[in-house]
Amino acid sequence: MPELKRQKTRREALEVQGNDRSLAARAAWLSFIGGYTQEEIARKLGLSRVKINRLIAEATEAGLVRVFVEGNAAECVALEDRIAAHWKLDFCAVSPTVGEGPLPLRTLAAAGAHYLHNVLERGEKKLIGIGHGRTLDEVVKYLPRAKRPDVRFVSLLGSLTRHAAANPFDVIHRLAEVTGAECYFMPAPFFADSMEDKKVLLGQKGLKDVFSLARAAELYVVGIGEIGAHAHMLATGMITDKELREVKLAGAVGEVLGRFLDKNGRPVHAGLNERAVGIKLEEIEGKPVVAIAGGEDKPQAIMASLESRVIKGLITDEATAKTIVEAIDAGAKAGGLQRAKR
Amino acid sequence: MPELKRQKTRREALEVQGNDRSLAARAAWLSFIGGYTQEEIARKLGLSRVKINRLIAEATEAGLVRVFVEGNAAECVALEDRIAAHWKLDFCAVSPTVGEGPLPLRTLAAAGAHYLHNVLERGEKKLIGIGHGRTLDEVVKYLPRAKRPDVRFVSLLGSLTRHAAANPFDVIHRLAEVTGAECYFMPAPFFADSMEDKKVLLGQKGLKDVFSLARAAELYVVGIGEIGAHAHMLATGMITDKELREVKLAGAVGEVLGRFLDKNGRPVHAGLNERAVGIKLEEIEGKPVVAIAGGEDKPQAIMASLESRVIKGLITDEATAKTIVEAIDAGAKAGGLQRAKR
DNA sequence: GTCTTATTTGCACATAAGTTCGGTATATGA
DNA sequence: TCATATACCGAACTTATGTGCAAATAAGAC
Repeated sequence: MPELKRQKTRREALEVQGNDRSLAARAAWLSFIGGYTQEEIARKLGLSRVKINRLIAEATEAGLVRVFVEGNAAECVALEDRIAAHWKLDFCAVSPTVGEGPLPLRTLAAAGAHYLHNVLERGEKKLIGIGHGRTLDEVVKYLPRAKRPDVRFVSLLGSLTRHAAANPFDVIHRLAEVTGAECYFMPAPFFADSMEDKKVLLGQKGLKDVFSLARAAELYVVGIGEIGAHAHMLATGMITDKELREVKLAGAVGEVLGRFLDKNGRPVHAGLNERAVGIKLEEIEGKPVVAIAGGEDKPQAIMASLESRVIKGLITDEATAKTIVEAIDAGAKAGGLQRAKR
Repeated sequence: MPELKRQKTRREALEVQGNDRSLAARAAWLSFIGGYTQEEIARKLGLSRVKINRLIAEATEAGLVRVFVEGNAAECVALEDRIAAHWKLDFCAVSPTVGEGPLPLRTLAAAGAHYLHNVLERGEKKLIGIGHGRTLDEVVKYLPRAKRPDVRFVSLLGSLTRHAAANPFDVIHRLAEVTGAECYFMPAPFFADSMEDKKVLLGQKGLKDVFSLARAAELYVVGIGEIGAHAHMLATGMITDKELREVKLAGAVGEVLGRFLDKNGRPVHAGLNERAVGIKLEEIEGKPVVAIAGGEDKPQAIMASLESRVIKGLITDEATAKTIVEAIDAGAKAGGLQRAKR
């Protein structure tokens, strides 16, 4: 009886704005929430069934429809438990992987948006710090529109590339749009060109204010970066090849809030780390920090950031979680059996 | 073979409770977020398609699946649904409010014109009865010019003030102009001065003909009047201050087709009600009657007229609809509390 | 143990959704 | 003006989803 559909439709983009869009929303509402069949909707709106079908496809294509599934599969819960126990996390959420390739963005976005939506719904956190990254960007895209004028978001790091171009994965603007909340961003590059530059930047009144706001946040939501070939900071020109090699050489395996960490979760010694413009990990240690990350390239980086003990909650996908748990097991075995075998 | 079977069933029996729901969640996730067909999921999980279908149904039934539809239209549709369900209307159309003050004429006019245009386009209704009022007047102004020589419109009430001056919000003339349709109006005042006058008027051949035409209409489009300080009947001198006070005293909260109704939708006992020259509500009960009304002052009047059960369709604006739905909720709550008392 | 009752299962069919394709309306430009 | 490109539309078809029903299985009852 209650019918719902998934969004598999192949419909070309470039939909007309305005009236069409609202008709599409109307049709989608009647279909998904109202539970009417497309034929009923067609009759109701005086259009053909095919037209309704296309309108609904358009609406889902345009991202007007958000679906959340509560409750987790048993396997996922098992993974959650293992990970949460191993790093003493406050919580860990593993969402089923749906085989969408190396970067399970959709699953992560759905899971992350679900979490964030719940946080906002609950209304306990009034000031929330936000990191950067492709995944977070996707999370916000998936977040249902709901006005939250009483919540404030604050960016935790610089928002610009060093050439003052906007960082394409700066999340805060989209958040402002979606939630109607007040949003503070850092008018500074992600990495300063030099320590001197950084000092000058940090001396700015405006930036200082945002920093103190960032320190006061009640919840931090961050992404985790990896430093392999697909590192998005490299792809977006935020750092150079040379800089990446440098931190790698220093032992880095992952990045959180612009700080590169070694496999024990300690910031590596490298110029880049010093030049990052953003809140320091030490400053938020002990506060609720939730990371959203996943994908084939991420396990190492995720484990490193968990080792840092700064992160208190993790949202990831099943495949990544599985890899991580296997790594835990391998580690335990090696430690316990003293590599007796193999 | 029997061995295997038994083992399987035993395991199932042991794990049914937890497993079932999480399986359902997983199936639902794969369907809604992953976008797989039920058949693909079945293959993936090694179950029959029907089983998957039932798991997903179970998950949605259990409220594990939550769907959000964005867009202004979505909220409007939600309101439509509530109102239509509460009064068992054939339809309800809520048009987005764009903050144009206490009387959202533009939005109402656009919505109403859209509806009327559709009706005409469809060409099913050949004889349409029309009420009066500022809103209807505006609706007709918005109506696209399209010749409809095969449609006839008939006014449902007197067109003149009692001094034989033309009623400024008589809609029928403008309709004639716009559609090129044949239009019949009632050459009589809105309210007769006395019952004797009314009898004389009703005895006129011309008026009788229009009345029988009005009774034969296949669709009625009416406005809803309120009786507060802004009542347009007062403003246009159609009724006197004294008369208004009289019907108010009798419990009236709104007016439809010249009949003043109490909050239960019943005509109040007052001389004015008897002296109205126009079709009676009883005469059109059960036929398609559509009301177009909205604005800050109208919710009470609208609810009263819906209570009368005469109106089968409502076109209103978002703000008004919201107020009405809140009133429904408040009523339900009061009822619920009462029930809880037992 | 046997019989009864309740529940679950999957088949086959009924209904609904999604897609293709060819025709039609509309716009564009020579 | 006509020819061409383009978007749009809906009938007909394909695929997917939902359901009635009967057989199979489990759970009780005695």
